[in-house]
Amino acid sequence: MPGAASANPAITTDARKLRSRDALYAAFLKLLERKNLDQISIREIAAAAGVGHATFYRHYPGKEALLNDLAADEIRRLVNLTLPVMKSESTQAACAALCTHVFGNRKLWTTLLTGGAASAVKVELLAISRNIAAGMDNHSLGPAMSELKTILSVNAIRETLAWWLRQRKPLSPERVACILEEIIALHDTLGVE
Amino acid sequence: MPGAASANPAITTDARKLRSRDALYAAFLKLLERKNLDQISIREIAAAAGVGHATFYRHYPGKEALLNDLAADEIRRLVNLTLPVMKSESTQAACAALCTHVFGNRKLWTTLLTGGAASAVKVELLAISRNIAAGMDNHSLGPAMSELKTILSVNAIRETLAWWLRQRKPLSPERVACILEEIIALHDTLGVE
Amino acid sequence: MPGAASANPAITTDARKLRSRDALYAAFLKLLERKNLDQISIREIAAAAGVGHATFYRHYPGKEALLNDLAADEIRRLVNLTLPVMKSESTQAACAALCTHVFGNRKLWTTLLTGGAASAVKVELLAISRNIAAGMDNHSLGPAMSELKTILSVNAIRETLAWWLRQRKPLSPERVACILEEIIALHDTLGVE
Amino acid sequence: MPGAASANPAITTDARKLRSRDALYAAFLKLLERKNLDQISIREIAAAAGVGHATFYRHYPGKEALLNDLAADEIRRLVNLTLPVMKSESTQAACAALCTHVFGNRKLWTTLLTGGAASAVKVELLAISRNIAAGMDNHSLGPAMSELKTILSVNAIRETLAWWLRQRKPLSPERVACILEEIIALHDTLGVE
DNA sequence: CTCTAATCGAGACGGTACGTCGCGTCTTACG
DNA sequence: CGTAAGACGCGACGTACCGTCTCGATTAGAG
Repeated sequence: MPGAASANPAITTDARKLRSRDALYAAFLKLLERKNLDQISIREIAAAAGVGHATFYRHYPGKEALLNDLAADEIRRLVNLTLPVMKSESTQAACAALCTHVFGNRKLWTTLLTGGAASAVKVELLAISRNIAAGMDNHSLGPAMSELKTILSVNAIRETLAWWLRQRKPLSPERVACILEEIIALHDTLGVE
Repeated sequence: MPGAASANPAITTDARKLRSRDALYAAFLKLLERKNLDQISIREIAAAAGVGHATFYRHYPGKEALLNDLAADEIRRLVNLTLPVMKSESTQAACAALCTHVFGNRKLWTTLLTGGAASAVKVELLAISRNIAAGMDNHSLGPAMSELKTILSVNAIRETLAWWLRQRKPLSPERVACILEEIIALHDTLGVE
Repeated sequence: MPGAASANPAITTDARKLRSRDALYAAFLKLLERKNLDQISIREIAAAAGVGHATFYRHYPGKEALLNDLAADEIRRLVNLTLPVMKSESTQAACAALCTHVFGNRKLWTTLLTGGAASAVKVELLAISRNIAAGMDNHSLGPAMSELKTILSVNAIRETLAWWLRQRKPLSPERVACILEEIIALHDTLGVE
Repeated sequence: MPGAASANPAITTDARKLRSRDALYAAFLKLLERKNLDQISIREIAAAAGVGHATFYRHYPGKEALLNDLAADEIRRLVNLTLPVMKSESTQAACAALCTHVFGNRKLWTTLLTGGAASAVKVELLAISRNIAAGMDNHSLGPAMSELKTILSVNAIRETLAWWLRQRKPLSPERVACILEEIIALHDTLGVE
C-alpha cells in the first residue's frame, strides 16, 4: 500500500485497486452475456470498465485468467451452498437448494453455462468436483472408472442445467430438482453389478 | 471448372482443386493433434499443406469451416458404420462396432474428441444426433424433455469415449463397448416411471 | 497461324489474334479515360475487352507495354502528320496541323496528355523527339545543352497542349497554334548569344 | 500525448513519436534513391526505419502522404531560401542561391527530381508556385493564360534542374544559374507583344 | 495534514494474424 | 493452335489486437 510497507503484500486494501478489479469483473460479466469469449477483446473489457487497457494487465495476465477467477468464484459459491445440505439432509434437498440458487441467479448462470464462458466453466467445474470426489472415494471401482463416473455425473448435471436455462419457458426449480435427483441416482448405479 | 460445360457446378473434377482440398484437410488434422484450434493460424495450415495462404480462402471461408467439414465427415462415417448395425442386430453389436472403429482410427478420434477440435465435434455430433433422434421419436415425453435425453445420452457417450482415449493404458474396445451399452441402457430408463 | 507454318512468325494474320489485340487496345483506351494507369487492373482490361485475362499476357507482357504501344502509335501518327508540313511549308502551318489534329481527336489526346497515360506519353514523346532532333542537329551547342533544348521544347509544347485540353472552354486550335509557334520561336533563341 | 493536458493536440512533444516519424522520413528518402515509389512497399519502409509496419500507418495514411510531406518540406525550404533573395536583390542572385542550394543537397534533389518522387514533386512544386504566382499576378493576361505561363516557367526550371542532376559530369552551379536566368527571362516575354 | 509512492489514463510501440486483392503462371478442355 | 475459364503461389495491402512500455497526473493512506 502507498506510503509504506505492508504486512501482507498479496492482500491490498488500496481502494483504487479494488475499484478497478471489481469494475473489470462486472464489465466482463456484462460482455459475456452478449458475446463469446474470443469475440471480446481485452481493450473492450477495459473500456467497458472505464479503465485504461494497461490496467487490465495489472490485475490479470489475460482474459482467460479473469474468466477462470469468475467461474471458480461462482462455482465455489454454489458448492458451498449445496454440499452441506447434501451431507446434513439429503440429495433431494441438495438438488432443491442447487436449483433454487441457480434459478435465483438465473442470468448469471445462463451466461456461465450457455454463453461464452461455458467451456471454461466446464473445465473448472470438473476440477472442483474431482477434488470433492477425491474425499468421498468409493473404492469399489478402479481410479480410472471412478473418474469416468465423476465426469459423467458432473457433465450430466451441468448439461441438464444448461438445457434448463436455454428453454424459452423454463420449468420450475422443483421440477428440475427432481430430474437432477433422478439423474444422480441413475449415475450412482453405474459400475455396480 | 475449366473449359466450358459441366453437369453439376458443385462437384468439381479438377484434379488441382481436389489436391489442394485434401492437402489442407490432412495438414489441418496433423496440426490439430498438437495444438488448439486458435493456436493454429490459417497461414500455418496453408504452409503445412504446401499451399499459398490465399488458396485456403478459395476453399473455406475460415478455419472453423474446415473444422466443421472435417468433424461432420468423420462423424457421419462413424454413424453410417454404427447405425445400421444397431437396427439390424443389437445395441450391443453397435457399441462393439463403434468402439472397434474408434479404436482403429484412434489417433484421429483422439484429436477429434480430446484435442482442439473437441468443442466443434461436440456441437456437430449433437446436431447429427438430433436429426437421427427426430426420426425415431418416442412420444411419451414432451419435446423439451426428449431433447434433454438426447443431449445427455450423446454427451455421455462422447465423454466416455474421450475419457477412454485419454487413458495412458486404454481399455480394450470390447470393455468400453460394455460400458457404453450400460450407459445407453441407463439413459433409456430416464423419464420412465 | 493455326494448322501450318507461316512465312513471317512475327506478323500474324490469324483473325482471332487480331480481334483480341484490337479489343484490348480499345478497352484499355476506354478505361484510361476514367482511371489512372495503376487503378486499372489487367483483369479489368481483359474483362472489358471480352477476353480471358490470360489472353492479355499472350499479347503484352504487362499493361505498361500496351500503354507504350498505344502512346507510340498515336504520337507517331501525330508526328507523321506534322513533320512533313513543317519541312515543306512552315512552322506555322505545322502548328496549325498539329492543333487541328489534336482537336479533332480531342478525347483521345485528353486521355493521353492529362489522364493516366500522361507520364508514359511524356517519356515516349521525348524519346521520339530525341530521334528526330538527332537528325537535324545544330552543332553550335554541346550535346548536353542540345538535349536540354529538346527537353524544354518538347515539354513546353506538351504542357501547353495538356493545359489547353484541361480548359473547360478550350481556345480554338488556331489560337493555340499561335501560342505554340511563339513558344517554339522562343526556345529557338535559347543558347544563342 | 501521455498524461493529460496539452496546449495543442496537433504538435506532439512525445519523443517516441518524433523518433519514429523521423526514422520513417529518412528511411523513405534512402529507398527513393534506388527505387520508384511503387516498387517500395510500406512494410519495406517501416523495416528500413526499424519500426513495426503498423507504426507507419499511425503516422501516415499511405506512402503517398509521406512522399507529399517530404516533397512539400523540401520545396518549401528551397522556396524560403530563394524567394527573399529574388525580392530583395535580383533574379540573378536568386538563381544563384537556388542552384547553390540544390547543388549542396545534390543527392536529395537528384532523388526528388529524377527518382521515384519526381512526379509527386512536379505536382507539389506546381501547387506551391501557383500560390506564389497568385500573389504577384500580372493582370495583362487572362487567368488561363496566366496559369499556362506559370506552368511553363516552373516546368522549364524543374526540367532544367533535373537535366542538370542527370548529367554524369554536372555543370557548375553558376553556369546553371545563368541558364536558368535566361530561361526565366525568356518566359517573361511570353504573351507580351 | 502532509508527504510519498502506488495506481492510474493515455497511448506509442513492435509484433502477429487477419482476410482481400491483383499479379503472372500454369492447367484443362473447347472449338 | 488459340482461347475461356479459372486454380494456383506469391506477396502487399490496411486493420485489429496483442502484451509491453513509458509517461505525467492523481490519489490513498502512513506518519
